[in-house]
Amino acid sequence: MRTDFDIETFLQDFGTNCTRIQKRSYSKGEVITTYIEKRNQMCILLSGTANLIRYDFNGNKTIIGHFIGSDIFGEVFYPTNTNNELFVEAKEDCVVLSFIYDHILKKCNPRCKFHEELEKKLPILIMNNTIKLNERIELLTKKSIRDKLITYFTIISSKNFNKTFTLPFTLTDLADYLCVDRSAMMRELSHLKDEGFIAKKGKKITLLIS
Amino acid sequence: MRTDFDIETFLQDFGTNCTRIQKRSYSKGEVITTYIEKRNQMCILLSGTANLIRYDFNGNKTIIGHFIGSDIFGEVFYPTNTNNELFVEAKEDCVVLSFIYDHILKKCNPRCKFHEELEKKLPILIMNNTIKLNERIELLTKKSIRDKLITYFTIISSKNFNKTFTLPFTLTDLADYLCVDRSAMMRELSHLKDEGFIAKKGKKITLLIS
DNA sequence: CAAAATCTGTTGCAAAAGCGACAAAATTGT
DNA sequence: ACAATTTTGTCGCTTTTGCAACAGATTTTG
Repeated sequence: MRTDFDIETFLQDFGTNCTRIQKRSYSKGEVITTYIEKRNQMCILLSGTANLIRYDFNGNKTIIGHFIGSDIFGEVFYPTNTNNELFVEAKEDCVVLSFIYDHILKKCNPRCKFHEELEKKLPILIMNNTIKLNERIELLTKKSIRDKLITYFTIISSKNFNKTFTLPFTLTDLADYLCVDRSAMMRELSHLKDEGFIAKKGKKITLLIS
Repeated sequence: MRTDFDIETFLQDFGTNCTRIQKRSYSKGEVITTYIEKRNQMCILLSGTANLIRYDFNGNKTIIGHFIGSDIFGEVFYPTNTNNELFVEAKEDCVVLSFIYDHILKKCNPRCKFHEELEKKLPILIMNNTIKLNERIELLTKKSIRDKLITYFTIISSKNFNKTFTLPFTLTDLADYLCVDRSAMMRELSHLKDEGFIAKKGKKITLLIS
């Protein structure tokens, strides 16, 4: 179960007086960080939403990850063996904490309360991240577009405790997130609707199965 | 960078005298654990190799993960929202530590050295796991069989610091790991060979590009 | 070491997914 | 509020992938 972590309170108390950590706001559309350029960096998303993006040599876009409040990201977690640059793009206005991973243990001063707290909370954040990554893998290991859609809807539905939910993506972005062609995905969505597996009105979806 | 962790030494010193932890051997082919049945479990693979497997309703097999020494796995990391059971199968004889995740903090006795050490080492293990999961995602987000193969070869090659390497899978399993049809993958392998991207002799592959 | 089982490599055909392209709808920015 | 931009939904065509089948090679097991 994903453990909640009141990052706001955490920050209120400690976030501002540590010298090794940076807190910054980004506007919608801005690039928050890149992975080849910024080595060893770790970030915590305090508010807003952001996507981890890869563009292949054809300009084809893939949404590798989708981040919401208290999610962590950064090159430390994703040491790319390939030479493809990755971008974290703000989809809404964001507030982000960032620091060099090594500095977690090397405190700015031996009694920095922020560091102490971070060290204590980090395992929880990383654990939540692990669960999220495994969910992503569960999705991506599905072979057909149909299976990916149903798996994705099932995961969201079970997170919301509700068969009806609103997609956090445009359908265009959803296709990039599921790593499939948009028009092929639209076709499959129609089929799922026709065959009575889902109801759909814009981004509002209802799962009608299991 | 994946941080190495001398699990053998660790165990020699502490592994045997903690009451809340189980150490067991499994023979090749045995099921080490399942995820729906064993909730809240965490395992550490001490030796051998194992795969995390899912069979879909058609009996179609997917290798979701491949574990080697000092890898961690278990339901805590993979709370399945879908109702598909997952199996961890020993591919070689294995030795596995397993325990209930909650018990990490609830020590068997307040001075259990194993618990102390585990608590200290766990972040490293989880961090390595995170990196591994992200590598898996990098692979699975590639759309074509060709891209998956090249990405997979690139990752292995860069891990081995060598353009030539031996696959840790049979080609049949590799297809299940890349989530593609075996014969389609074989076809693509032939093309890659014909077009001079790779050289291949059985499971020995040489990357001839970048 | 011999029989059984599994894996490899290949092929022809079928199904699924990708690739434009385009008009209508919705959203965004000024 | 309205023009510009982005998104949605759909369709015909092409390419890629999946599927089934089979023979030969390799590996496993009693």
